[in-house]
Amino acid sequence: MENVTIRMLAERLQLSTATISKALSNSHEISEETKQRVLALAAELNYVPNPYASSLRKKSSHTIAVVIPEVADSFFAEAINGIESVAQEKGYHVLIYLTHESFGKEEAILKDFQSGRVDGVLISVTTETSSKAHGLAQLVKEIPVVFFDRVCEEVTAARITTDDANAAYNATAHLIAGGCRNMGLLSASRQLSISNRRADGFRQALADHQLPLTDNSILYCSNDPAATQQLLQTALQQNHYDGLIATTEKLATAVYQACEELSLTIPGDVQVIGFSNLSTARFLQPSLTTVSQPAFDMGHAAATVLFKALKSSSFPLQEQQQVIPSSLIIRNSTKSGL
Amino acid sequence: MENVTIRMLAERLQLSTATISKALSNSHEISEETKQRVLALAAELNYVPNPYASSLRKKSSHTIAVVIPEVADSFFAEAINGIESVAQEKGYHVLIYLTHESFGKEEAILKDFQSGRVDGVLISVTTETSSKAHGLAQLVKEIPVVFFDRVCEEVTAARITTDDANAAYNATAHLIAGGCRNMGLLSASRQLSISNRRADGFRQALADHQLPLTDNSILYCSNDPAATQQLLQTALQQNHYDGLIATTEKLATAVYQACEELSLTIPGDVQVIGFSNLSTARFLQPSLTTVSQPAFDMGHAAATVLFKALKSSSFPLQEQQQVIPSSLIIRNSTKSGL
DNA sequence: TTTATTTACTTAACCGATTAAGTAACACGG
DNA sequence: CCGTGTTACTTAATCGGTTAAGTAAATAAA
Repeated sequence: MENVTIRMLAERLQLSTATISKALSNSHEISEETKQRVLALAAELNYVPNPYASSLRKKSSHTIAVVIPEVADSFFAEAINGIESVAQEKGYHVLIYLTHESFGKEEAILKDFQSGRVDGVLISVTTETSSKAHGLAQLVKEIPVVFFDRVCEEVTAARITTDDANAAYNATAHLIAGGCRNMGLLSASRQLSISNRRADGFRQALADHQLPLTDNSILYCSNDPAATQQLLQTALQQNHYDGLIATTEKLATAVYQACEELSLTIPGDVQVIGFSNLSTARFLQPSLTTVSQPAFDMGHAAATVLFKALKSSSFPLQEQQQVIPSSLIIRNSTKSGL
Repeated sequence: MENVTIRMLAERLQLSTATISKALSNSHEISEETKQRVLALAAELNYVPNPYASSLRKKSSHTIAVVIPEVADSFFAEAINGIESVAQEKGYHVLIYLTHESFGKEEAILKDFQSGRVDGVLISVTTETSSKAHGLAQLVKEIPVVFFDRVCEEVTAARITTDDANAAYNATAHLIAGGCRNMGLLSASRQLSISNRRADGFRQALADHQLPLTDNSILYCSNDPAATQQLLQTALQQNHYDGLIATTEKLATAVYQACEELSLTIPGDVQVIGFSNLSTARFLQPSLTTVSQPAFDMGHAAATVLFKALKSSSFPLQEQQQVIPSSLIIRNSTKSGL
C-alpha cells in the first residue's frame, strides 16, 4: 500500500491538490460540502500529511530541540517532562540531544540547527561551555532559544533559572546554624554560571558569618565519577570538613559513597546538603537535606516562553528572564540549629 | 543573512545545483578539483543542508522515535542514554514522545509516524496497551519497530527484553530463603507482558516452594500515586505481608513510604525487593535489594538492532529477540537466608 | 441592466535537495 | 579515422504539500 498523498485524494475526488490542501486546513475558500467530502476520504484512506513536504514549503517544522548534558539526572528528567507536556499540548515534536558535558558535541549539535531543522531550542549548557560559545551566539540570532537552568551569561537570550545564589546562601546558612565551621562546596565547573552563582552565595554566607574562605572551600570536581570519588575522599581526609554542599545530584551521591568508604557518619562527622530532585532523597540513609529545584516548572516555563515566541514573532523573547525559586528541604543529613 | 542553499553555492561557482549536490556527497562523477572548490565555499558560507528537502526527496529522515511511558524513571532515562549514544554515533536524530501510560496518546503518536516522519521506532508500550493495539500492528508493517522492555506480545516485531520471569522467580526465592511465607507482588498492569511475566515467575516460585497463591498475592496498582499509596497501606494492614516485590521503581519508593507511614520496619516487619535502576538504591534506608535491569544496554541493543534494519532492508528485524539478563543485587531491605 | 463583489474553485510556481537521463569533450583501441 | 568509453558536467523531473495569482459562475450593488 502506497503512502496516501494529497494528490491521490485530489484524483479520487476530481479536485485539484490546492483544494484538498485548503480543505484540510479548513480554509474559508472551500465550501462546507467539499470540506466534508475531503475529510471523509482522508479519514477513510488514513491520510497522514507528509511533515517534510510541509516543513520545506512553510519553513517551519513544528519541532523543537532540547539540548541537555544528560538525561539520567532527576532534574533534567523532570525538566523534559515539563517541556514535553507543553510541546504535546501544542502539537509540537521534541528532538532530544545529549551533550554529555562536551562543548564540542554541543557546538556540533547547534550548528546543525542552522539548517532549519527546528523552530526553537531549549538548552542547558555543558560545564565546558564558556564565553567562546560562538555557535550559541550565532544560533540566538537565527531562531528562538531559551536557556533553562544552565545559562550562558555571555549570550543574550531568554533565561529560566532558579535563584542559585540564594539557594546556596540558605544552604550554607543552614549548615552554619547546625554548627558547621569548616565547609566545602562541591562544584561541577569553573565556567558554568549556575556553579559560579552557587559559589557566590556560599562565599557571601561565609562572609556574613565571619567564616574564612580558603583554597579548600570550593572543590572543583570533574565529570568523571572515579576521579571525583578520588578527589572527594582525599579532600575529606585532608581537610576534615564538617559540612559539604554538593551542587549536583551526582555529587550528592558521590559524597554518600565517599563517606561510606571512609566510615564517616552523616551528619555526625559531616553534614551534607545536595542540590537534587531525587524523589528518594527522603528515604536515603540518612535522609538527604536538599536544595530542591523546580525542575518540572522550569521546563514547563521554558517551553511556554518558547512557544509564545514561536506564535508571535513580536514577542520580546530575549527579555524573558524568569527566576523560579528553589526550596531548602531539611532532612536528617544536617543538624537543625539548636 | 539568508539561509545558504545549494543554489547559492551553484551560482557563485557557476555550476549547476546537481554538481554541488554530487560534490557534497562525494560522488565519483565530480572532479577532485571541483569537490574542493565546493567544499571550500560551503565551509566559508557555513552551508548546512536543509534536512527537510533532503528527507522529502530521499524519503528517509535520518530520525528515529523513542516512545516511552515516562522519562523520570531511571530505567527509561538510562535506556534513552543507551539509545542516544548509538543514534549520535550514527548521525541520527532522536524524537522523544511520552505516553504517560495513556494508550490513547500512544495510538495518536504512532499514527503520526505513518507520515514518514521517522525511519524507525523504539517503543516501550503503556500499561494500557493490549491486544487491540491496532496502531502498533499497522506500524510494524510500515517501518522498522523495536520493542524494548515492555513489548506487545500480540504484535510480531523485534524485541529487546530482560528475563522478567526469571528475575521475579529469583527475587521471590530470595525472599523465601530469607524467611518470607506471605509475600505480595506489586504489579503495574494486568495487560503488560512484563508484568505478567514477572507474575509468572512469582507464582512459579511460590509453587516450587509449596506456598499458596491467594487473591492477595498479587496487587494491581494504578498509575495514580495517591491511589497506589492508599491501596498499599490498606493491603499492608490487612494482609500482614512479610515480603513485597515492587515491580516498578515508583512502586518501590511507594512501599518505603507506606512502611514509614505505618511504622513498619524494613526488613524486620516486611522485606522489600524493588525492580529498579536507582543509583541511590544502595544509600536508601535501608539499602534496597533490587532487581537491576540492564537499562543502558537494552537501549543500546534496541537502537543497534534498529540501525541494522535501517542500513539493510534484508535484515530480518522481526526475528530479533534479545533477552538481556537482570541481576538481583542483595542489600539490606531483605534478610539473607541464614 | 451593468458592474462589482463574493464564492469556490484551478493553475502553476515554489520550498531545496536528489537523481535519472542527457551531452559535450576528450581519450583510446583497432 | 571511426566507434566506444570515460570524464565531468547540465537539464529537468521529482519528492508532497502550500500559496499567490488567476478564473468562471453566482450574487449583490448601482
